[in-house]
Amino acid sequence: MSQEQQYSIGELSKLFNITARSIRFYEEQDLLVPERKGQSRIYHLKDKVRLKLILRGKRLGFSLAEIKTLFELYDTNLTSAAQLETMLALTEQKRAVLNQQLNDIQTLMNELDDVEARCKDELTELQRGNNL
Amino acid sequence: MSQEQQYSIGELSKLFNITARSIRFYEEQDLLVPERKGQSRIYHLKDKVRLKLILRGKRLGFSLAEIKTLFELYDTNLTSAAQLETMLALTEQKRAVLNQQLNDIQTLMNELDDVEARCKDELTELQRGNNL
DNA sequence: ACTCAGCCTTACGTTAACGTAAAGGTAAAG
DNA sequence: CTTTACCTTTACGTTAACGTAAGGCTGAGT
Repeated sequence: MSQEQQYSIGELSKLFNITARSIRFYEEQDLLVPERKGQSRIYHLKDKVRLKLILRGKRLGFSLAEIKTLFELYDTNLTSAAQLETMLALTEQKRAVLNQQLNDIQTLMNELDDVEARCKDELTELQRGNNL
Repeated sequence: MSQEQQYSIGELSKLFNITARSIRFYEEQDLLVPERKGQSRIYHLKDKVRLKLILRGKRLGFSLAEIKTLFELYDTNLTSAAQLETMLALTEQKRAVLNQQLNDIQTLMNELDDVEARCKDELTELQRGNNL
C-alpha cells in the first residue's frame, strides 16, 4: 500500500526552485539517474534526496565534479584498506575546507554586525535631527 | 621612519598563492587600484588587505561583482536614510546566506563524522582479520 | 479531431574567472 | 653590453554551469 512518491521534472524543478534544464544537466553529468516511463523522466524519493545534496554542495562552493566523486565514494563498497584510507584522506580534506569556511563566515558575520550597528546609529542620528 | 610595507605583484601573488594574472584581473574589475611606479604596480598594506578580503569572499562563493558592490557600500559615506536602509537590507540578505551556509556545513560535518567512523570501523575489522 | 500543456532531444550561445601565449620595457648583475 | 629576472600590455583560448531556442512526441480535455 505504500505508494512511493513520484515526481515529474516539472514538479521537482518547482520544488527546488531551479529549472528543468539544470536537472537534466545534472543527469548529463551522471549525478542523477531517473527512471523512465516512455520518454519521460520519473523521479523517486532517492532522486529527490540526491538533488537536495547536489544543491547543498553547490551552496558550499563544490563543483559538480566534486559532488560526483563524493557520491561515488559514498556509494562505493569500500573494501580495501587503500580505499578506506583514500576516503579518510578526502573527508579530512573537506573538513579542512569547511573549517576555513566557518572561520570566514564568523569573521564576516562580525563585520556585518559592525556595519549594521553603525548604520542604525546613523539612522537614529538622522531621525533626531529631523525631530528638533 | 615608518617605512610602509610595499609589495610587487610577484611578491603578493606568492603571499596569497595565486597568479599575477588573477591580481591584474581583479584590478580590471576595479577591485584593486594599486599605485604605479613607472610601469610597475606597487601594492601597499591597504591593497593587501583588500586582496585578502577578495579571497575570503571567493571562498564563501561570492562573485567578484558582489564583492565589488560590498566594497563600494563599505567605502561609501552613507548619508541618506535611503542609503542606510539599502545597506541594512543588504547585510540582512548576506546574513541569511551565511546562516544557510552554516547550516549546510554543520550537516555536512556530521555526515563526514559518520563516514569517517564507519571507515575506521572497517579498517580495524580488516586488521583483525589479518591478525588471526 | 484538435488543441494544449508538459515532456523530450539536439545544439548553439553565454558568463565568470581566469589561463596562456606573444611581444616588449627595465633594472641589476656579471 | 648582454643576460636574467621581473614587470608590462594585448588578445585570444578555456572551463563550468547552465540559458535559450527550435522542432517534435504524447496524453488529457473539449
